[in-house]
Amino acid sequence: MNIIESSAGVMSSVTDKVAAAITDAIIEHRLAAGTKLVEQNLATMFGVSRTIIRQALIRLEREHLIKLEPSKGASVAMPSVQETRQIFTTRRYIEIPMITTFALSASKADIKLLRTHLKEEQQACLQPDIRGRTRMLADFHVLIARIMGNTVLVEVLGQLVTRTSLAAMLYQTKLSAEHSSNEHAALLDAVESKNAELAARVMETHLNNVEASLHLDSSLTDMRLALMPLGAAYG
Amino acid sequence: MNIIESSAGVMSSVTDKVAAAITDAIIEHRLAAGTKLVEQNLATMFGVSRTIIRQALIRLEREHLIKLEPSKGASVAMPSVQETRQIFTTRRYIEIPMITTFALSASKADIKLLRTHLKEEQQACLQPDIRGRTRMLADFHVLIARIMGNTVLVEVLGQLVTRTSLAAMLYQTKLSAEHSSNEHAALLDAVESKNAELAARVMETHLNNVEASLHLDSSLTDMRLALMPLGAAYG
DNA sequence: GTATACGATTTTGTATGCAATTTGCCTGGT
DNA sequence: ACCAGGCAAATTGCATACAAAATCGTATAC
Repeated sequence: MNIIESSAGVMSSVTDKVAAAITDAIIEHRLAAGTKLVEQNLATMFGVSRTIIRQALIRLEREHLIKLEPSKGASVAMPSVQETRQIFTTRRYIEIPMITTFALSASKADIKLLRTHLKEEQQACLQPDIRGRTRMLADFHVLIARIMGNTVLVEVLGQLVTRTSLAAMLYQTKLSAEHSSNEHAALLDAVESKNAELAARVMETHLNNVEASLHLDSSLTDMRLALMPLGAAYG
Repeated sequence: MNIIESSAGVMSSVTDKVAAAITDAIIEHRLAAGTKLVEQNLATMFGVSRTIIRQALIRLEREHLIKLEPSKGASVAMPSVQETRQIFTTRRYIEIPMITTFALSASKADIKLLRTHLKEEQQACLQPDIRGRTRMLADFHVLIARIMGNTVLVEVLGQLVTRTSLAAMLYQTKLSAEHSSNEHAALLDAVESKNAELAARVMETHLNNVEASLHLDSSLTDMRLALMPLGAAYG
């Protein structure tokens, strides 16, 4: 079950399904960043008219999953280095106060939910399915917002997490999923012991580590992106 | 110039203009919350086809400016009491760390920009144009994010501020714009003196005050909303 | 007098068609 | 071999047309 992109808006069912399908494909990295999305192609693939596709694309553009250039069409978004940094900065702004509040208010049941997720997450880390574990790791953050019962926060953070996942597709060389999951565990321990200060520090470190695991510094990376806008891998 | 809804996405010009026009109408409270938006009406008004209107409505729905119910159509959003509280909670999460960081990094030029805005804001507070001053007060918050150069933050905060403005339309009985502007001044003073701690406290107090100026507690308000879903004023 | 069922009208959902723009290719010249 | 220009195919932008659903008014039964 996707906990990330279950957005608020209930739309006309068909457009909704198409948007969800494309969203999944992007999040699960089946569509590489930069991939051109031609309306007629999608229309025939999904067996619907271009009208539907067009509406779906507008939605995805608002969620920063695709770029929509006038008269040029749609392509899977490629967050720049700068944008990626800004995403992390914003996530730190949001998630540190969030976890601080949560540490002070979390009930036993809340902890239990997160422990359950964490267990699945660690299971996923042992399996070869990269998509699955990436998704689990991302969901952990959104799940906290969800447990806190703040729908607005869930949406805002959900989008940032999704965009992080897109950035990861572009810039991540290797991230130890296991390491990330261990940090989640440490975070949960801090929350359980109601140590808000510690939880905040762990969260900050965690986000810093994830950001550091991306190669955002080397101009070589920028170069690579400039030369391979379609996400092709030549070697 | 609107600094709020200048979103990232550059779209096909016509849809873009229509969306902007409707956005303005909602933000400036010319369209009451709950107002039904019939596609054909809008289409004839703007002299475009329903296709364009439909695309614009999808965009506005993603920005939480309107509600889009399948087979029922669009209506101007009416944030619930709960949602409004969540918006403020999320804004506190974001804006307190934001102002803390800003207080430590703001240059003289940054302060100057904000002082200029503040002056206009206070001017606007003396004039009878409610829309103008509401907008100025809202823009102040987004302007800080903009000055910090974080586009992602600008978008996220911009949406929350816009939604706050919608909530204000529903729940605000009276807010002293002057008082709000004075708090902005105090905030700016704290930033200028590089007192991050103080700036954070002032920001928190400010957001609390704005939230308190809305009548979110009385179940009577809920009742009123339930009975007057079209925002009609009977007396 | 109230409630219910039915038909007409309005409104939304989707597909299709045409104009305008862009893209890619091919040719001709230097 | 390389570049410019122009034609053709592909693609997007927009409007219109038709189908499905909801809404409203009215008439009818109780």
